[in-house]
Amino acid sequence: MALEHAILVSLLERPGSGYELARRFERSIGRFWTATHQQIYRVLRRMEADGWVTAEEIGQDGRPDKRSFSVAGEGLAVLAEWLRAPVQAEAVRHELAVKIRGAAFTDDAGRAALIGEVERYRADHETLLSTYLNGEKRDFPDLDGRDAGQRLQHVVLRGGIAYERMLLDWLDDVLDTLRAL
Amino acid sequence: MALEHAILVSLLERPGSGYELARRFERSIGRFWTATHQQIYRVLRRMEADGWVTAEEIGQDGRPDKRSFSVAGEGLAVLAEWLRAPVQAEAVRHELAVKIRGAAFTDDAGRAALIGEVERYRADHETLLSTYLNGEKRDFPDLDGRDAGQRLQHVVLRGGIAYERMLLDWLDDVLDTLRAL
DNA sequence: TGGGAATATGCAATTAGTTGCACAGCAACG
DNA sequence: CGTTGCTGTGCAACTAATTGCATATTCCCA
Repeated sequence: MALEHAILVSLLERPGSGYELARRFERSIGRFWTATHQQIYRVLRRMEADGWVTAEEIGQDGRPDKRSFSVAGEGLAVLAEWLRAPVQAEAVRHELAVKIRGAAFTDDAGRAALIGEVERYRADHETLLSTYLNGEKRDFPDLDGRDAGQRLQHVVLRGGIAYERMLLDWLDDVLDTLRAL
Repeated sequence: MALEHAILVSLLERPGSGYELARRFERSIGRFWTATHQQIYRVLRRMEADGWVTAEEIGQDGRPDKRSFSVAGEGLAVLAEWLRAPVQAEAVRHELAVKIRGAAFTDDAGRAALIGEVERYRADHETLLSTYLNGEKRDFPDLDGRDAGQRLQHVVLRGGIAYERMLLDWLDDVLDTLRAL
């Protein structure tokens, strides 16, 4: 429904090929909107056919050629319209929360396994928080300054940081609760 | 991928019809795993065919009959296996974050509209936080006590509360940032 | 010169989920 | 007795997304 829009935003921040987009969707913007490279290529083709983006063949030394995409006027108009529309209620899918409630219906071994899983999950998110904090130091060193795009990317990153901190605290709560059962 | 599992957990907490499940998926467990009634009926049929759940016709006074589902032994085994498996990386789809980054590429009117949207979104989540807090007071009045299921449902709800609080703080940050552009 | 790794793009089959519609039972209200 | 509204179940068409596979270019290293 909105992969198109995420791609428009990413291409406006910096034009690039499908491959480059796929890499971004594993890193920066991908933290807030995930997609596989197959899905990205398919949507890009449709967007190009609809005139939202234009492609340019770029010959490269030392690596295969690529098709770099940029946002066309039509794409900018679509984005503006989408920005004005109400934020859709998000389809929440929080597997871990369901698993925790499911822990009431398994045995001790199952609960022990879940505790292990939560610990692993917690470690992953501790790493992710570090990544965010390093990225913040690297990309947004001065407190304000910069252009609008920088400040907006920064506030979104701050959201990611706040989320990860909240999550880590909650996971400690979860682990305490599971261990005390 | 895991709607089946969410249904199993919900039916173990309390057996019920497709309609009742659909209502729960708009409220309690639905905060962590959403689904429409059509999707629920379809999955229930498959789960019944696979022997994960069993149905019982229940005649009712003053309202239409219903088919109430309960988890069978096979379903319990499937759940136990799922609980032991690693937590899948979640497919994040945070539309608002993308819109905020997109705000760099629109005009003042577009940004003003987005500010209005963020305010509406914030109000909705303030309401949701109240709902959570009321639910907590109603369903989990004593600090510990109760059975494992109650304590696990409570810790998941605490996660929802922590999330909403974090979100509200962040939305204030977002509004400040958007207004200062 | 052969193999692995990164870059770069895509097809095909399938599954999951959404959207729109339909229809029946029953109650309450006017 | 007709309409509205909640309860209860479902079909059909479509879209979005996942999964598994395929393939070419180019570099680097053994």
